[in-house]
Amino acid sequence: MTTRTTRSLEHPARDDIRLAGVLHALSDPMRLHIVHVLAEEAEAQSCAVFDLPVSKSTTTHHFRVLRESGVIHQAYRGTAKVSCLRREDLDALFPGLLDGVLRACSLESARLAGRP
Amino acid sequence: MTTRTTRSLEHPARDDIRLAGVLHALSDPMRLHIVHVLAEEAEAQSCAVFDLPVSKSTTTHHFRVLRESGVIHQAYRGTAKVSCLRREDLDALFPGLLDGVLRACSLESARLAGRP
DNA sequence: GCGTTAGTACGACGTCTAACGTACTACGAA
DNA sequence: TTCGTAGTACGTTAGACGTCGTACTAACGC
Repeated sequence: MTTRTTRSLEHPARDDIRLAGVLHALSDPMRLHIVHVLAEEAEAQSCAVFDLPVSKSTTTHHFRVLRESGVIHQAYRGTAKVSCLRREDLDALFPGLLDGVLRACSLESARLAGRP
Repeated sequence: MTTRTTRSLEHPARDDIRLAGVLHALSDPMRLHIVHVLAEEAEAQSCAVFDLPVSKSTTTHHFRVLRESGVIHQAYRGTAKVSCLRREDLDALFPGLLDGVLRACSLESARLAGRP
């Protein structure tokens, strides 16, 4: 009965990733946070570990935007769906961009925490 | 009769510039193009030199988004309004970010031109 | 003053977006 | 097989966005 352990998940090919799309995906604070956390973890993370202050359906939405823009890769693992950054693709297309954004993200967090 | 040569132009202070706002400003192809051109020019440029494929009012809109997010600085010079990147502020807040985006922008242009 | 040039303000329009709730499916465990 | 967990699909809502046109203002040069 078609036990598709791998339900299909659409990912853009490397050449279809667009800078404007990536920047748009990163321009939302919630998604920036997700990317920031993903960058610090070696393992692919389940969506559930983020505990975002929004509903489940909104969480799904944000992960989809990240995936469809080419920022993250997602795969089903059992009942969970795990996500990880597409570092290799992003670094090949836009060297230094992801690191620049992640560093900026860390610096801003520190700056805003220092001046509340 | 109040010949304010300097009509007031709102710019965010350095500390009010937000990463998400900057990324959002850069996530539009038209604005990315503007920033790309500004980065290659030493002099501040008038809005008119860009010759964007949109109406004057839309052009005004895009420059305003860039200014209000802290990406560019604008000033009146005679009848023109000249714009330049806020490199110093952006590099202080998010070192490497602007360069990363600009380089990514150049690389993508070259890549897309090669495969039409 | 008059016209030209450069940009603004405002209102309108259709589209996109972020958020929600509810109802559903897929997998693993009891 | 039944239940719980994790996430999807769908429909909706309110607001933001990109675009336009028209009417306006400010500075310059004649």
